[in-house]
Amino acid sequence: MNYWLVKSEPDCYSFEKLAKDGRSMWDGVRNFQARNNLMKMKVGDQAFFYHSNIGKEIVGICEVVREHYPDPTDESGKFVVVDVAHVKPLKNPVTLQLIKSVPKLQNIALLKQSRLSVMPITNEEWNEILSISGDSL
DNA sequence: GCCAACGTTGGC
DNA sequence: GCCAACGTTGGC
Repeated sequence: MNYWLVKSEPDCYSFEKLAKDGRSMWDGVRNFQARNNLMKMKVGDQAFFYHSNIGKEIVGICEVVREHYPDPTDESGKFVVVDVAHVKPLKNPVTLQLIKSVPKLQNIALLKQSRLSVMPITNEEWNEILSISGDSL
C-alpha cells in the first residue's frame, strides 16, 4: 500500500464536504506530474487531505476506492480522476508551519514542490505526521 | 494583493 | 529542441 497527499482549496472542495459526501471523484487535475501520481494510486491506498490557501494544514485522511479513469471534465482526454472516500479527520490538524519545523519532514514533497497537488508520501513521513497529530497508528 | 516558483505554450 | 513569454498555484 502506498501513501499520498492530495491538496484542495477548502473553498473549492473541503474535507468537511468529503466527510458529508462520503466519497467523491477527484477531478480537475491539470498537471502531468499530478496526473502521473493519480495513475499510480491503487484501491486501498490512503492519502492525507491538505487544505491549501485557507488553513494550510493537513486535516484528514481519505482512501482510494476507484483507480484512475478519464476525467469527464477534461475535453482534451489527457487527464484522469480517481474516486476517494472519507476515512477520518486527524485528531489535531498538522499545519504547514509545523511541518516546516519538524526535522524528519524536511524532504516532504509538500515543502519541495509547493505547487504539486497530488504527491507521494513515504511511510516515515506518514507515521511522523500521524504521530504529530496525536493519532495512533 | 503581491510575488516567487514552476509548468506550459509557441515561435524560431 | 531550445528558450522566452505567459499563466497558474500557493504562501506570505
